[in-house]
Amino acid sequence: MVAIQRISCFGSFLIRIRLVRPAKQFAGFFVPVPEPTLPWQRYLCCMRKVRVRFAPSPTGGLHLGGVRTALYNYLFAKKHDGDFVLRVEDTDQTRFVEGAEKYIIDCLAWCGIAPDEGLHRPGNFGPYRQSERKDLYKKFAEQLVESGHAYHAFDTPLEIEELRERLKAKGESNLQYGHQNRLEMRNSLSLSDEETKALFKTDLPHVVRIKINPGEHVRFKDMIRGDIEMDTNGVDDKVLLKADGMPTYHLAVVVDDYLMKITHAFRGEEWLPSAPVHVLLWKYLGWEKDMPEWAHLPLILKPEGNGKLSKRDGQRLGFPVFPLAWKDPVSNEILPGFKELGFLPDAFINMLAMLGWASGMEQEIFSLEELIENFSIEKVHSSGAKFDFEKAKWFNHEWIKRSAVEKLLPEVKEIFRKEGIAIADEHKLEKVIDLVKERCILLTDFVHQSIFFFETPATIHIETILPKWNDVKNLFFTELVRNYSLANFWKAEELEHSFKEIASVNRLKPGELMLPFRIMLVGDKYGPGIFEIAYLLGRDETIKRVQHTLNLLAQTKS
RNA sequence: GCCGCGUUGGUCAAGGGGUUAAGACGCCUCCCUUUCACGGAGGAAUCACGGGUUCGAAUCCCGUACGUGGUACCA
Repeated sequence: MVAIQRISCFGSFLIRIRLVRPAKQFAGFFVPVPEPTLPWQRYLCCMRKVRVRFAPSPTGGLHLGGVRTALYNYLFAKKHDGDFVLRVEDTDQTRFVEGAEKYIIDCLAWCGIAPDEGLHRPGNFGPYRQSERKDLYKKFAEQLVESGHAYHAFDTPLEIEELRERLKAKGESNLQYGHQNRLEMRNSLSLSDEETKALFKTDLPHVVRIKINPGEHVRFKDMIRGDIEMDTNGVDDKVLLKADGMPTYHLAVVVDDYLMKITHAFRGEEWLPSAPVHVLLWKYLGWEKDMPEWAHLPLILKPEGNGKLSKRDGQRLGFPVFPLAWKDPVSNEILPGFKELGFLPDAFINMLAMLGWASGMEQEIFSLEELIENFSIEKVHSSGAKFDFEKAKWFNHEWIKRSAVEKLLPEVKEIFRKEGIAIADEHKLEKVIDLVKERCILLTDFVHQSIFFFETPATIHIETILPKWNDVKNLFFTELVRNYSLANFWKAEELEHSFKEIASVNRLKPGELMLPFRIMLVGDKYGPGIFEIAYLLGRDETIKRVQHTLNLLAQTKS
């Protein structure tokens, strides 16, 4: 039932335990062995420390999809006691955006998924910025040329454009630079050695392209999608090393994943079509046995219409796509993030984790620790998920409700500070938070839900009580004020008790008096229990507000 | 166009040959609360379509449709 394979790996051993899938029915009885659902699950990899990487390019703000990729990498790493590495893929110098790198680090930190190793925390596999690794890649590109798996190409962009035009004119559907036409182009395969050498002596820019042989079948295992087989016919001779000496993603990802000993490579589904190139590169470079396990993550789609969620969608659709506010360096426009909108990081990552993955349990609210415990990459879906902002808000509401006051206090204080609301009594704020948190979907809701505890309401909506206002009610509140000012107590239950007593003496139903009382104290009809409010407001403030509204009513009536 | 990947309510999803096809968000009704919420009870709404295989298909196979991604000296 169990076969054990030993594969030499970095001088140590990589042991793979292979659970051979048993026949379900065997010799007339059921074999009680749990059946793995996917082929890759039959492999348990031991003795090689799990290392994953998140490798964004610093070309702008980090959006939802990127954060989720980072999150899944992180969860997987922590689940397997592995390392989560942050690498920056900045090989396209034309797209470099100032501040993006720092922004990425800040976002990850806010989310609580800070890397074990990377840019800001160098380990043994640096540098972690690809632009600083430039010289490394050239060596491997040359190695590929020497082994016949790559070649130098001298075509100018104009010549490549002409090739495409030519193919288009011929009615070709495949306009790529590849096996069909590489010999018509200017490269070290079509040219003689002398011609190639001569071209090297000129300063004509050149690139290194991978040589893809047609008709080959590339097979690899995807931890989410299972076995994948693609043929090389549709794959072009991708550029590996650009004219400026920088590698393209294809070369860089393979070289760095190898050098950084990455064991599992998780990335967006958009990479699936070029996965054969990467698998081939691992093979051509002679590193096949160290190739990481792949998983191509589903895309996050726009809630309405079609297409994957992009950085531009946020504003247009009325929800953020960034964790933190992002200032576009070109337009100087500031796009608020989930944080600024009033999201708790726990809620944000909880929501993100559930978008494309489900534990199989009924539980939906997971802390980061619980996510780590329950996460499994094979349960990640293979299809894209539409982002639903309503559900995102629900997660936040749940998290606010469940969060302890101590956790919410600094967040609320910060929001109050920004709103210019002074907090004299922090202890009172704690009580208020506890009282109103279940009414707050976003942290910013705390302002509306609790401002009347700290400031006199700006407007008193007397129009909601005016139609039913009369002298008896007026008398009631006058008596209430007298009673409250003389009372030797100030507790919610006792306030309620005397309120009802005075009402009954005046032959009034408490019900018709509580709304006016609420308007007097809050200004509007919302908020927690009214006697709780009066209690926290204190005697003087309560009486002051009642009298103020009484005066207002008197003026309006006359 | 070509190539890849996908498709369970409006959305997120469980289920992977036999289920009355879970649960959550949102929506609606009622209860609780003499406010607004929370909470509780209930409701509407689904296996993209067509063929197979099978005693039996949401589940396996094929085709179609639709969606989505790739098709750069971008990642």
